[in-house]
Amino acid sequence: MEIASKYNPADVEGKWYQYWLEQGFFKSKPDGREPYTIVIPPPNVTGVLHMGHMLNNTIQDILVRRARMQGKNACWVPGTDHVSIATEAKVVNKLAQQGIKKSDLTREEFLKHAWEWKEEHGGIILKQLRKLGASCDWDRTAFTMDELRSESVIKVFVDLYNKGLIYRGVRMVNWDPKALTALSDEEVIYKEEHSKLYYLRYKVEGDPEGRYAIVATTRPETIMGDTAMCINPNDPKNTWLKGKKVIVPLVNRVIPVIEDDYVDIEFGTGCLKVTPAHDVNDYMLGEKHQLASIDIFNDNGTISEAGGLYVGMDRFDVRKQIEIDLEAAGLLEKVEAYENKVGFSERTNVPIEPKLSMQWFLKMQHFADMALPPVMNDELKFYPAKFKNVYRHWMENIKDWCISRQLWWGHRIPAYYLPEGGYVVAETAEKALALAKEKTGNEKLTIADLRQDEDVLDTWFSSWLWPITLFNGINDPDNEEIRYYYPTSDLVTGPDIIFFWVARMIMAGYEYRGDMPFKNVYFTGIVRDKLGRKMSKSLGNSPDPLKLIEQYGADGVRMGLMLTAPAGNDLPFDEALCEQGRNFNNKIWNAFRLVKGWTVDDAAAQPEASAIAVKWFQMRLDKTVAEMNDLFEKYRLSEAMMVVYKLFWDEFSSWYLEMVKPGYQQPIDRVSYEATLHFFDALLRLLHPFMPFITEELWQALEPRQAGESIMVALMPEAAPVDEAFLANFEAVKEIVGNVRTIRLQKNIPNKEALSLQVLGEHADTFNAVIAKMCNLTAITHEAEKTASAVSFLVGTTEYAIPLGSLINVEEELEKLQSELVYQQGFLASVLKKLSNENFVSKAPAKVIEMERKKQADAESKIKSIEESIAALKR
RNA sequence: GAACUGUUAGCUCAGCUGGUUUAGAGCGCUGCCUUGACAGGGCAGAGGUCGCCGGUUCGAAUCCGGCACAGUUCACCA
Repeated sequence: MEIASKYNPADVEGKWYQYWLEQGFFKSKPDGREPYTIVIPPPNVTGVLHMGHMLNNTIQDILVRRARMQGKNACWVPGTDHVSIATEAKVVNKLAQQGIKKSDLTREEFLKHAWEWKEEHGGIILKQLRKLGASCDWDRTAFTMDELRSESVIKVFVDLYNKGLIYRGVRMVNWDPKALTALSDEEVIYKEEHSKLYYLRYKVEGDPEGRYAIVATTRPETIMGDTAMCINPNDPKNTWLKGKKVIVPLVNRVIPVIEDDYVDIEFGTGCLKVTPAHDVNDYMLGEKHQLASIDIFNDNGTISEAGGLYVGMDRFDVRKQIEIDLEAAGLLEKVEAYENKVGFSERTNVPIEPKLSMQWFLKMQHFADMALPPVMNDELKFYPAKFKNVYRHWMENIKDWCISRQLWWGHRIPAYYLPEGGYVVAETAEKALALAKEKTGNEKLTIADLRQDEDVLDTWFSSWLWPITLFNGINDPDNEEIRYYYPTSDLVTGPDIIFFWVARMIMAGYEYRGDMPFKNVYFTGIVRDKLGRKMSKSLGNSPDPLKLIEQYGADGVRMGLMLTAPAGNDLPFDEALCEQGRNFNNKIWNAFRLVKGWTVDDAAAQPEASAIAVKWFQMRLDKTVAEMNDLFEKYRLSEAMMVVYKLFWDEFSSWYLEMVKPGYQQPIDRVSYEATLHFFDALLRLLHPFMPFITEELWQALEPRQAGESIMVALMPEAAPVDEAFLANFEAVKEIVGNVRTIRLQKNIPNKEALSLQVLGEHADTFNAVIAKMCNLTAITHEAEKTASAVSFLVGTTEYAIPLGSLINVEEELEKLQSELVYQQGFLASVLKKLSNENFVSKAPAKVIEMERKKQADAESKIKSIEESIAALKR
């Protein structure tokens, strides 16, 4: 059989993915098996795959495939999120390019465009996931705005309203002047900014000397909204201002000087301008001191009529202009460079504007009380656990959640306003009408009289229900699926959405199912470039995942990602890692070529070396299976992969195959061959979750298979007890072989030239056949004394010698022995120092002392044999 | 500003409740090998005063304190 010397992923990946789909291996239905469930963090419906998704979904696929191979009923549910604000922005942009303004469209017209956009671009990302090998149950693909999910969201809103947990009111909220909507606190990202601190002169009204107070501010454009100036009552330098009134620069409005402890005496001049409409703290001061509030901004961040000056100008243009105007009017004391934090909208990246507005809120304390304890006491586990702190801090400082958005793309708030004022909340217009009639006593009301709230809900108000709504657990709370699949098993996501999503899902889980939504959360790291920068479109440092797959194969890329991805650690991504992954694929491929290239001789007896090799590798395999089980339990996935990587490369390829390999063009015996196939099979299974494609390809080719068979539904090898002493002995064998190889290398002795090995001391002869084969030895003999012209080495305390005759270089050997002697003597000295310490001998446990004595004895024995070798050479 | 986490080989990381020879892995690096599965390979090597300073202990990479640096999250200082 001719097999190419290099593995070509492109030839096999599509074929096997199609096969898996056709066989229905990804599908799951409730049955008697233990469920293993993952819900995908729904990506943006119109998004495309980036490296973060690749990592995240690779991990999920590894977990799902492994669970499936453990005989569990694995169910990985895919889906997408409508991402209200981002998608609406994209649609608005697209329309703008066509010369259409959103404001010229009705809600219905706009939504038609939005759905068209969704149909056109939607789900691309899910198609891309197939290239990665994702074993999702595609029949279950959901969308946060599909019928089932929408119905659930509305139902939950009504329910929470009826429970008194949702309220409507005017509050200071984060306003996005670009998207023209309110945001939650979590959607505001604070960034350091180089800005300026302006010192403005506020003249004191009617002061005979024309004195003025100086106010330091970073936002001079808001002075039109000033309704007071505030000083600290305990500030001696500003005592003279008490009870006075000051004049707002340029605006010339007279405002009172108020006193409040809130003002920091040390900051600036100790005088604070109070603009209740445009600053959260000023708002609180305004409430406390009953100040007027002047909203000087339009929704888009331009100055409104109420501002009086600069009407229609953008807030940042005004800031520049007002500096000039203040200067000209002699009202600007000075300007200093200043660093401060400015809040930006997460989605549109424009500075947010605190704004007083009517919004819907969800009371959060109730949810926090339920969601905090299970995480803190590890009923619901976080990997890594360090995120528990972050979680706790947020929960303990929880604030009400602003859930309304002034957008159209999303779930419309089911509140209906009555003609005579007031409103009702109901799932449908019909139900609202009934409620309205009841509330008003007006039987003549019609649906047309009711006006539904224009706002939609925050995207996360639907995704927080995801683990429940995917199994229809809101609409039909007692259905078979939700009872079987919920709570789900693992959640794999980034720590950046711990509050947005993870925390809120936990809240919703307890509220609506009385139970956690998932048992474990695996927080991935953030994929960065090799310089440590976050990957982003603007930096252009993000590789195209599909190109990577083309280049290295899906298995190679998956490995590349996993090679450096311990949970919670950022991973500096380097394409070289994919190369390493690809190389490993090739290694497996070539091992396969070797094994399949052998001819089997049924009459041949199994050589002793092969019998030992088989016994050893079976144990080595069993040990690794146990290690992997342990690592998976701790979610140390990259370590689990490294363990099987080394098992395949080092133990199987470099040792086992070399030990059983027949001579050139010689056949192999039946027993060794069958054992080798069995090992190969087991290795492929262990590797399958990490590299699904190549393992399927080779597993199918390893032995004749029935139609419909697949490694992905085969069972994982199970751990078995191992003889540790046997394994340890074999490690010594490796050392012996390594030493002989070194000698061959140094003395330039070709492998073909056979040598003999002398043993001085304890040695397990069980492995002699292996040693002889690997080193090409004619004999291994026990001797009381070695040949004079031999070069020797120590393994443990046993000395091994190879007679070399004239090949030996006495000078060189002496030098080597000398340096070894120095090392051993140094080591012995350090052990003796310990043992001569009375405190140590009297206080350390007996076991430890015993060990030190053993070290001493070993070192002494080694020194003795080195000294003897030196003496022999000098003779 | 606060809280949390981290600082171990050139890079990315293990090293769990202190003692298994004077610290490990993968990659990278160096030398030699066109050996019959694989040069996307083989074999053999080099490389670390475990961030710094103290303390506890017979014994510290491992525990405690301080400092430095980095990261994450939170915070109303105009």
